[in-house]
Amino acid sequence: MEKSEPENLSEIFKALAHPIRVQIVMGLMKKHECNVSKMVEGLGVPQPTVSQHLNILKAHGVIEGFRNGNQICYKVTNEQVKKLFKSLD
Amino acid sequence: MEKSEPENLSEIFKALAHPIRVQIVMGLMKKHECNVSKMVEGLGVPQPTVSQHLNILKAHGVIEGFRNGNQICYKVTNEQVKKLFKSLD
DNA sequence: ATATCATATTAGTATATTCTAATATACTAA
DNA sequence: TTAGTATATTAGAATATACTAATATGATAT
Repeated sequence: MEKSEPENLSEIFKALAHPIRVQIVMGLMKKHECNVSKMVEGLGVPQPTVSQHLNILKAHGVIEGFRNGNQICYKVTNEQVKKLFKSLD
Repeated sequence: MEKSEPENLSEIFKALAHPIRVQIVMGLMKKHECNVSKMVEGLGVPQPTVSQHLNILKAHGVIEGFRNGNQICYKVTNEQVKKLFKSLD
């Protein structure tokens, strides 16, 4: 599983190729974790839209979600993505 | 022109969201510059396909091309993109 | 068991991307 | 000025992505 192969990198970039997903990841980098309702509130877009974008990020291995009772808490778990965003500060 | 706004970042990621474009940029990071024929040869894809991908990278401000007689030499000119790729080493 | 809150999924349409094939443009050399 | 090399552009079909609206699932509290 070569992490820096073009195929893998382009998949990561594809996962991040939408302003809402960038906002989600930037928010998670700053706050460490966040549940869906707060994201919906902060982003000002419909809940299904947020869920769909979370699903794309999850499917590409960028984030993971952990259920916490009623709600689900997401974190950035991909180290390459963390490096990418830190490099942009 | 806030460079780290979600809109701008997602545009950069969109520009990089294809394996051929990642290969082009990785190649340019390594060799500093390259003309189209060499890319076509190295990538093993048709010349118009390469030109189209170069055009997308150029349109997103990732690369610039400089004519050199018969041929056109491309370089990565976007500093954020350079940082991104260096962070992945 | 039912109602409620939090989140996910589905279906359908609109839009964007990608590839291939064909053609056009720009420069160089003879 | 003609031929050849290097690169760009266009058109069209196939595929992928994104949004909206509606509905479903899962957990909690009563």
